[in-house]
Amino acid sequence: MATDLTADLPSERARRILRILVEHYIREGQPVGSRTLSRSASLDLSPATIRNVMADLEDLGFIAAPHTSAGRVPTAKGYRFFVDTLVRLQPMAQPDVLRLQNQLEDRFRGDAKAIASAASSALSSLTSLAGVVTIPRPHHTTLRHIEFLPLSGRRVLVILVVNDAEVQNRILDMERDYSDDELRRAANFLNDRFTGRNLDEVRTQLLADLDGTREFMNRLMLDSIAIADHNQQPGLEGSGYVLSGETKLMNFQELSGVEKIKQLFQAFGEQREILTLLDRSVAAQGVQIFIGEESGYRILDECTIVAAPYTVDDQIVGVLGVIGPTRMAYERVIPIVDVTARLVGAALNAGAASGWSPGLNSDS
Amino acid sequence: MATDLTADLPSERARRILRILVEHYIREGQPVGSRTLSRSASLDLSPATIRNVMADLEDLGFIAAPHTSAGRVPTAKGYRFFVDTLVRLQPMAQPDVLRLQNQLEDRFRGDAKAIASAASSALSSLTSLAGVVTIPRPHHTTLRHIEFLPLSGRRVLVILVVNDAEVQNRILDMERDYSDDELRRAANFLNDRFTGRNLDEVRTQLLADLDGTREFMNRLMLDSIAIADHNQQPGLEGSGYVLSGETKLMNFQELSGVEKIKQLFQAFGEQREILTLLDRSVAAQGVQIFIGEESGYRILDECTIVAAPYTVDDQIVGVLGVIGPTRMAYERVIPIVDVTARLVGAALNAGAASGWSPGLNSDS
DNA sequence: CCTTGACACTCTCCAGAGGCGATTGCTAGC
DNA sequence: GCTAGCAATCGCCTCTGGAGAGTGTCAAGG
Repeated sequence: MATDLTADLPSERARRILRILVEHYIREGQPVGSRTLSRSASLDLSPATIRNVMADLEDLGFIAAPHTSAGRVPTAKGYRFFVDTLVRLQPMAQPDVLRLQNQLEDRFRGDAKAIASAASSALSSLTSLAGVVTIPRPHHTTLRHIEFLPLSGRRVLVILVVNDAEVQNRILDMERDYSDDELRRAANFLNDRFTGRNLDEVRTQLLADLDGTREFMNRLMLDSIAIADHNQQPGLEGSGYVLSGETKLMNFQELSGVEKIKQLFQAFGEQREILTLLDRSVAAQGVQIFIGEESGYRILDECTIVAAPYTVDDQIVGVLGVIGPTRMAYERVIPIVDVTARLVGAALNAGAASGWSPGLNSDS
Repeated sequence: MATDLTADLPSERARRILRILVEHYIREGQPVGSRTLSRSASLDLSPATIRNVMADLEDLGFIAAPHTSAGRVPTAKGYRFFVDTLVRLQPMAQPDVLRLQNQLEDRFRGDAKAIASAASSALSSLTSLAGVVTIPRPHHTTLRHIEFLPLSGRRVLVILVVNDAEVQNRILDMERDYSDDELRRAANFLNDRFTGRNLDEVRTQLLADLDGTREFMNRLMLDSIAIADHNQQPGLEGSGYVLSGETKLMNFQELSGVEKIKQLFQAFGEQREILTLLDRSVAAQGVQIFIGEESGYRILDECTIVAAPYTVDDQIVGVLGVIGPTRMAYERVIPIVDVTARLVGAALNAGAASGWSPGLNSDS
C-alpha cells in the first residue's frame, strides 16, 4: 500500500500515536480505539484523524484489529518498533537498586548458584513476571584445594575446591587401581604446586608435563581438573537455569488458556528450548528482547523474553532475564534486567576477589 | 434417616453398587446415573432399584449429586470407604517393577538425592500424576573423611564425606582464628580416630571428651559433624522434596480452573504445607491416603495424596508419593506408590552397604 | 492538502427464550 | 422387595435480538 522505504519510519505524529497506543494497551490490556486515543491528554486530534493514522499503521503492520469493531492492538512488529525507538525507559528507583544489591551480595559466599537463585527471585518479584538466571559458567577458576578418596572398585572420589569456597565433587572411574599412597601423593603434588593458580594454567602445565615420569597419574589429575569445567553438580538441575515466579504468569489473561500455560510450563521443565534462546543473548551485549514469534518457538508465541548477559572480568559468564507476556511494562522491565545483570556480575566478582588469598597474589 | 451404627456399613449390594459407581466415575469423570449402572455387566437390577440404593448411599454421605438431574459423584467420604474396603488393588506389572528397579539402582552411587529425583520422575510417569519424594534424612551416617580449609576472616570451610561418597560442605563462622596447623591437626584427629564410625557415635565421643585438653577444638569438630544432620545443602531446595510432573495435573478437568492450578503451583513452590502433610505419613506404616478435605488444606480440596514412607534398616528416612485429583485410579496408584517406596529403600540400602569398607567392620 | 463531523456498517457481547436430554423421586403394580 | 412408568427438575445448547463500540468513508471546511 505505502512505499516501502519511507514507510518503514512513520511520521512523527504516527509514532506518537503508536507510542500512546502501545502504552495504553500495556496498561489496560484492552484493544485501543480511536476515541480513547483522541481523549489522551497529549493528543489533540479528532477520532477520525486518528483513524486515518491508525489505518496507515495497520498497513505498515505495526498494529492489528482483533476483529472489525474492536480497537487496535500492537503486533509483534509494533512492539519491536516500540521497544527499539519509542519506549521511554524508567530508571529503577534508587531504594530498589540498593535492596537488590543487598540481596545479591548478602550471599556471595562462594556460591555462585545462590547468587543466581537470589537474582532470579529478585527479578520475579520486581517485575511480577517469571525470572530466569542461567547458572554462571565457571570463570577464572582458581584451584584452592584438591582431595582424592578411594572408593570400591576402581572408583575415585574427587573433591575440588575452587575460588573462594566452591566445592565440587565427582566420582571418576579409573582404568586401574590406585593405592591410597598414590592418591595422596597426587593430591599433595597438585596442592603444593598449583594452589591459587588458574585452572587453565594448571591444565596447560599438566599437559606439558605429560612426557614426564608421572604420566599415569596425569590422566587422573587432568580428569579431576576437568570437573570444574562442566559445572553440572550431580543432583542439581543439570547445568541449566534457575527459574522463579512461574506462577505469576498465570495472572495474565492472554496466557490464561490452560493449554497454553501447560505447554509453557512443560517448556520450562525441559529447559532446552529456553536455554538455546537465552544463549542467543550471549552473543550480544546489553539487554536483548525477543518478542513473541521472533523467538522462533511457537510455545512462546505470546511471550516476550527480556534478557541480558552478565559478566565477570568483562567475560560473559551467564544470562539472566524475565519471561512474560508480550504485553509487559517494558519501560520498567528493561532497566530492571539491565541493572540486575550488572549487579549479579558485581556480586560474582566480589565473591571471587574477596576472601582468602593464595600464596601468590592473584593474577599479574 | 437410617440408624447410625448399622448404617455405616451399607449392605453387600449397596457396597457393590458403590464400588461400581466409583470405578465408573474414576474411569469416565462424569456423574454416574442409575441407568448407566444398571447396564453394568455385573449388576442385574433395574434403574429404579438402583435409584433406591443410591438414595440410601446419598443419605449416608457416600455420594452426592452435583445438581438435580445429574448422576451421582463420590464424596470424600465415599472415596475413603472405597479405598479402605472396596478397592481391588491391581499389582504392578512385573516388567514395570523391573524397569523401576533399574532406574533407581542405576544411580545409587552415593547420591541419595539422585535416587529421590529418579523416584519422583518414575512415580510421575507411571501414574500420570505429580510425583513427590522427600529428600531422605541422613540415616546411619558413617564418617568417611573430613577436611578443614581456612577462609578469610574467621570462616572455615568444612568438607565432610559420609557414607560411600556423599560430599557435604558448609562454611562455619568461628569465634576466633584458627591457624592452618590447628585445622590440620583437628582434621587428622577426626580422620584417624573416627573414620568408618557412625556420626552419632562420633558426636557422643566428642561430647565425652569435652573435659579433655582440646575443648577449644571440640567446638569446631562438633559443629562440623552437625552439618550432616540437617541435610540442607546451601544452594539446594532447602531440605525439601523433589517434585516431578506437576504439569500433568493440568490435564484434569476438575483442576482446570486457572485459579486453582495457580494456587496449587504456589503451594508446591512454598513447600511448607506439602511437607507437613507428608510428614504425617511418617508416623504410620504403609501407604497413606489423604483425600480432598481430609488433608486440612483448602488448596488440596480436590486433590488426593497417596504417600508411603520409605525405610533404610527399618528406619523411616523419607516419604514419597503422588499428588493428583481425588478422581484418580487408586487401584493402580496405590500399588505403584507401595512398590516404589520399597524399591527406594532398597536402593538406598544398596548404596550404603556397597562399596568401600572402613578399617573396622561396620557396626558391632 | 489535511482535518473534521456525520453516517452507515460490522462485529462482539450479553441476556433471555425455548428445546433437548438426562436423571431423579414417587407411586402403583407384580 | 423389585420394577415399570410418569411427571418434574435442571443443565446445556442454540437461537435471537438489542446494545455498545469502533471502523471506514465521504463530503465539507480551514
